[in-house]
Amino acid sequence: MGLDLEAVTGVLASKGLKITHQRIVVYQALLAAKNHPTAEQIYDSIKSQNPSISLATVYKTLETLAENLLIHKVSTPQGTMRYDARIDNHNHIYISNTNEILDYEDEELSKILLNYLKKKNFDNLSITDFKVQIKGEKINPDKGISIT
Amino acid sequence: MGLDLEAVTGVLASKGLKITHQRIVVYQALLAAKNHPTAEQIYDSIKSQNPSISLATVYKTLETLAENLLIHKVSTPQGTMRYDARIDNHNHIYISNTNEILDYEDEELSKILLNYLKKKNFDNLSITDFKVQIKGEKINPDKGISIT
DNA sequence: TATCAATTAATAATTATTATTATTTGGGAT
DNA sequence: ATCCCAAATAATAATAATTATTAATTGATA
Repeated sequence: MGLDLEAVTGVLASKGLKITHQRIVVYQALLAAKNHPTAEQIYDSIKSQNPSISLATVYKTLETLAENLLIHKVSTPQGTMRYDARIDNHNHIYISNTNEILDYEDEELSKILLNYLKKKNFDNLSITDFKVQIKGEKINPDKGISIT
Repeated sequence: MGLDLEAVTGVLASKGLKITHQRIVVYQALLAAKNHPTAEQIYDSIKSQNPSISLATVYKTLETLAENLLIHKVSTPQGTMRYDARIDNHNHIYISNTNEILDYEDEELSKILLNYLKKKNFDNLSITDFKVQIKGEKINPDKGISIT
């Protein structure tokens, strides 16, 4: 994770977006974040270095990036929106007792689902995205989750 | 869908909840609803017959019902909360161009996922729920979706 | 039927997000 | 390099969704 300035400007340019300091900073902050942050968390993370960037601009910038498919919006069981710089197809694990959202990616799972959905024929529906939402809680909130 | 008064009072009692007119009305309204309504939509649907029930009470009642696992809260890509009286395990299809949320249930899919998750061993995670979120749009917004 | 904790109505407050508007700016044209 | 202007931003107000407060009411137990 984390793209350098050149890479970020290149990505913005590839979408025809103007290269602005605000967009670079917000995008880099999200790329660097590990935790599917809220708009406010991104705002907090950048404001010491960029005190003139307003929260509304952070929202607007995230919206612009999402519209251009550079990032994803992630809705949560709490209803507040969080953001994700990962745009490859992956799933999320919602941890209720720590409020974390973890990425979960497994090629096997993706294949299984894709196969399943291909087999089914949804009439009058064009599927744009699908993912598995796993909800759970950490047994020990201070430790990570591993798959064995 | 739709439980009679006796059934609803029985369900509330089984959870140790006081039987109140408000709870009966809100619960029945949700049971009768087809569209994963918002709190406000439920409020609107009951207020002509029950003008004294306030929106805050609708929210509180829904929260109580959800805490007692009689209903589910459904978060949406828009961030607003919607409610679902179906509590059996099922999946949702989010239709972006009509803002509908459709239930999608398929035994085969449930089996596939359950098998998959059982095979995987998530360390330090207790899974409480999992579902597939399908996003898409209707080709013809005025027609339904069928599976062939 | 009296009691009292739980519930509700009415409303205020809060939180998350979006809109408004005046000002500024990136980047193409000159 | 400078001019120009649509697009972007800062500052702030407004809105939408939800939650909190508090006084009054009520369900259900004794």
